[in-house]
Amino acid sequence: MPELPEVEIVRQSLNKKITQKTIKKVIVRNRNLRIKIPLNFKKILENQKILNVERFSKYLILFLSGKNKLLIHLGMSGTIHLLENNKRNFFSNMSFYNSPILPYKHNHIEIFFDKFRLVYNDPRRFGFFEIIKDQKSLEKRFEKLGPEPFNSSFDINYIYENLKDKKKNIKNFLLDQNFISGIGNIYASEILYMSKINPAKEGRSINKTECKRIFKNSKLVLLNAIKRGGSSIRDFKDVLGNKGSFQNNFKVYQREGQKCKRIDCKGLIQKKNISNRSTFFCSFCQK
DNA sequence: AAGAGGCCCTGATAGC
DNA sequence: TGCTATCAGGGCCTCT
Repeated sequence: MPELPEVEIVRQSLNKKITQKTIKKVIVRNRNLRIKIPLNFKKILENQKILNVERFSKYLILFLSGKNKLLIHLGMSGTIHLLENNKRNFFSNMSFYNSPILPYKHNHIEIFFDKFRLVYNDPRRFGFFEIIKDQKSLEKRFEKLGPEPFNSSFDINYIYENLKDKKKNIKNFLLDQNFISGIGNIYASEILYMSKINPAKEGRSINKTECKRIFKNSKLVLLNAIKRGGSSIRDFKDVLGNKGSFQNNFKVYQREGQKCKRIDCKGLIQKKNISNRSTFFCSFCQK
């Protein structure tokens, strides 16, 4: 589900609801997420106040009143849902994998506040919760990640210098979190369409003009997606149940066989596997 | 050392 | 109806 825009939407709605709230109780139903939940997890979190909810790339960062920070990654199928404490966990409006018949399925972690609780649901368990000890460890945790498209160190020169002698295709570059962080499989296709670059094109054959388009469009596409509440291609919603609408603005993603949206282009959108991930593009206007 | 591929896991859907 | 195969928004590890 979540790339940078979706995580940002979750961050915004979560931040509004839980800032300055104190954690009263934590329930861990399944410790076996991508990273195993440590035994002292509850103890660390209980009685902590949430100071702020931030985000880097696809990671949520909950700043706690002690020095600890809680890092949350949603993986492929993780969702966060806020539920009033007097309500049962009936199928959540956030969890597209959740069956209405099995209300508690995959609700691995619950964090209780006074009047409501945060429910973490994740069928595939590729997501994780991680306790980070202090600010220094947080910086260390992210040190290998590349800049976000909005970061000032992500400029045309940075792109060009990284691509110039590489055989790796540009689609894989955009998915490489150590080069640029926050872009996932949907937005990689969308950014390359906007930039008129074929996703299979090798890094070394991308010129400065094309770097400039990547620079511009990676910001533009992500910002537009955030503006529209993210992409709800299955059933993504924010923590209060509001759907995003950027899926209605997809130019290529999941549009195989349909007409290219560029005026005067007669191309049809193609689907191609690149490193086992489906990739959508127009072979007419993406060169 | 760069880059491709496998793997972690469950569920929805398509095809027979 | 029921089986199997394929695919899904991520990221880490291993192998060449």
